[in-house]
Formats: sequence, structure tokens, C-alpha cells
Amino acid sequence: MNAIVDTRVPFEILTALTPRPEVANDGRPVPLSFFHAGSEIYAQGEKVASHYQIEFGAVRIYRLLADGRRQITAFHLAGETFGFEADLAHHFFAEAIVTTGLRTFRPVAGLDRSRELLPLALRCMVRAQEHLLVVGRQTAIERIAAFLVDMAARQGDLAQIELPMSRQDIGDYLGLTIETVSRVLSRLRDKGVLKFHGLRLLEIRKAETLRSLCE
Amino acid sequence: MNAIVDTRVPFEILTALTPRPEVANDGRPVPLSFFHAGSEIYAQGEKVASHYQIEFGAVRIYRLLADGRRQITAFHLAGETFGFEADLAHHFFAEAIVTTGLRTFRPVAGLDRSRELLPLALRCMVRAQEHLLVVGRQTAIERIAAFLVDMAARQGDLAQIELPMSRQDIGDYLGLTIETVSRVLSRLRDKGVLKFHGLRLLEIRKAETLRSLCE
DNA sequence: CGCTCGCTTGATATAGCTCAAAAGCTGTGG
DNA sequence: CCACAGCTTTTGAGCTATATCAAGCGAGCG
Repeated sequence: MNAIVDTRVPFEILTALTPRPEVANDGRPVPLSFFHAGSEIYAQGEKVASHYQIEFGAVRIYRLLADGRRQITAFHLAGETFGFEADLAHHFFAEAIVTTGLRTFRPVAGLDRSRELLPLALRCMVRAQEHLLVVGRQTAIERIAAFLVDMAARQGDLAQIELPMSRQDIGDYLGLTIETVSRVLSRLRDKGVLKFHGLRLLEIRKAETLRSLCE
Repeated sequence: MNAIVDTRVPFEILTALTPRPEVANDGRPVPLSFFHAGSEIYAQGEKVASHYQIEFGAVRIYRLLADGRRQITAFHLAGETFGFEADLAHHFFAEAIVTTGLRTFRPVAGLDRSRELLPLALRCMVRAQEHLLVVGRQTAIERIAAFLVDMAARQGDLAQIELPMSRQDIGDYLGLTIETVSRVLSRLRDKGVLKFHGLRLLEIRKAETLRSLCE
């Protein structure tokens, strides 16, 4: 884990973005650390020390095959918790997608967090298993639609949504190539379902059409 | 949930197959129920009442799309625990694959099982996320190899393994059609990697080859 | 202004799907 | 014990969605 204070983000902005509690249940202060876009939070095989809550930014969780094929198993956005995925050692990599601030919850000897963690773990498990249906049984356009509907829901179901991740990330999340992702997005734009305001900001103009594509 | 005492299996056999404890931690007896092949254990949307431990038999957990496409998210074998996947309502269906006996653990008011369930939930979550890599990024032959290696490992890494599920089930687990599953298995047989002793019993003759296919 | 890097678009290839038919199993009844 | 029906599985032939390969394009940066 290599936290870095991101010098590109002014300190006033970082501190302004800190609405969540700064102490854990046991009264200890929870350290906040910053990560550059692309920097590693933890690696596969690392011994688990902590779990993390995202203060701002976005994180990708992924696995690799020997030849470099990558599967992103989850994206996590501001307010979400991740990193409790293992018994002793992580099975996945976690990286910041954009400049990200994390609160790190270290395990405290003698304090059992099972009760708070179980619902998070269950949510996460259900999410992964639902995603399995998307990747295993849906077409390219259905996968993209499901992804956009999910991202919109997690951003309060506003018409404008932000996609902090690259096309490659989206492809690796949905089990598609970058070209297919791009073609499907263009097709949805041409049909008037989406409108792009730059690459990472998009407007959903026909939410109903999109939703109907997920079945 | 519609448990049925399977009249095809003599009672002496059923009772002989009961090595696991018959009382829960809180001292209550844990009821054992039997399910026919194909019968439903719980359905999507049902309110969660219990979790289950498999005494003998096998179970499939799955989701459906509106048009009938199915994704099996997990198979569970004898000795394994399942059914704790939800907050209030199940997100999936569970069915017996073959005649199956289950111990049902009902929640006991005032007794918090988080501590025992958390590791199970985490294992299950990691399993689902690892399966995502298989389905999202591996070829048909790699998926089948990964599946067989996993089944072998769960059956004590013996050369002989049993596949209680149909080809259709395997396809729906791996995101493949039944024809592709069949063709790949035939190809592995022709290469001398596998040998079939009937449809559901197979011998792994070149475990190393199989393992190398998973990368 | 011109490079770079991520994205888009186009042309072609192919893994796996679909449709079709044959071949095994399993159970039933004569 | 055999024959037949209703399955599941295997095999074959052709098709298609998506991958791959190959240019262009455009926004951000030095």
C-alpha cells in the first residue's frame, strides 16, 4: 500500500470533503489517506490489515490472469466500504481510479466487528452474484445498460452521471473489449438514449429505454 | 419451500448418512429435511428464514432473466452451508440437484450468529468474485477446466469425480451453451485428459494438463 | 503547434451460438 | 427380457455477436 498526499488537490478542497465520522466505534481516530489516480491500495496476496471507507474518489477491485487479462469485480464510489474480502490474505487488487481519499479501519485486538461487517459482506456477495448474471448471460448492450442503470442508481438517480473509470475499466468490468464498449455507447448516443458532455460525464435522456434493456 | 420425504431412498440409507451434529449451538435440535431432485428449497423474493447445511446431495443457486436465461451462481455440495445471502428477502432461487438432505438453521431471537456467519459469507463472496473472472475473461475450455479442477478439489482431489449436475446446469454456471460444454468435454476426452464412466462419473487422467488450462 | 494517449470507427476473423438430427440412457409395459 | 417413449447428450453445419487488427480523431499538455 502506497498512500500519497496528492499535491494536485488543494488542501482546502480535501478537508472540505470530509463529512463522515473521523473516529471509529472504539473512540480511536481513523486515519485518512490520499491516493493518486492509478495507485495501488492493496495487492493480491497481501495480508489483510484493514478495511476502507471512501471519503471521495473511486476504486476498482480486480484480478488478473497470467497473460494479463483482467476482470474488475467491483467499482466502489464515495461513501462505500471495501477491503474486508479475505480471511488472511487479499484475493484481489485494489487501485484508486481517480484521486481518492480513504479512511482506514485497522482491526483492534479484542474488538469483534463481525456484526457490522456481516451486512456489508452480504451486500457485496449479492452484488457479485448479480453481476455474474450480467456477465454470464447478457448481451453487450444489456451489460452496458445494466452498468449505466447501476451507476445512475448509486449517484442518486439523477439524469447526469459521472463515469470516473476509463472505457478499458468498463470493458474489464463487463467482460467486453474496449471497442465493443465504445460501439455500444455510440449506438445508444445515436438512438438518443444518452448524451455525452465530455467523455466522463453523460446524460441519460431515456432512462426507461435503458432500464428496459436490462430486462 | 416444499420439503418432501423422498420415498425412493430407503430410510436406513438416509439415517446412515448423518455424520453432522444434530443440535445447534444453542442446544436446540436442528430439523433435517429431504428434497427430491429438482425441488425448490427457496425462491427469489422469499423472506429469509434460515440457512442450511447440506447433509448429502447437491444444490444449485441461480437467478433468471425475464426471457428464461439462467445463471447459476453456485453449486453447493455435502457439508457446505448456504442460504444466508440476503438481508430480508432472497435474491436467488435454490433447488436440489439430486435427492438432498438439509439441516435447517432457523434464526433464534436474541442470538447473534454474525461471528460464525461472517467467514462463510466472505468465503462465498470471494468464490463469486473469482468465478466472475472465469465467466468474464476465460475461454470455453478454460472455464470447463476451472470448473473440473474446482469440483475435484471439493471432492478431496481424487482422480474420480462425480458431477451431480446436468450439462445444462454446467452451461448455466459457466455462461456457455450445453452444446459447447459437451463439445469441450469430448475434446478433453479425445485428448486423454478425461475418461467418462457413465455421464456423471468422470476420471481425471491428466490433472496437470487440466490445471495448466486455468492459468 | 504538434505529441500523446485514450477513444472511436471500420474491416475482417473467429469462438461460441443456433438449429437440426442422431445416439445414448432410463423407465414402463407387455 | 425386449420394445418403445421420452429424456439428455453428442455431433454436425452454418451463422452471428463480439473479438481482433488497423486506421483515424480529438482533447489535453508540453
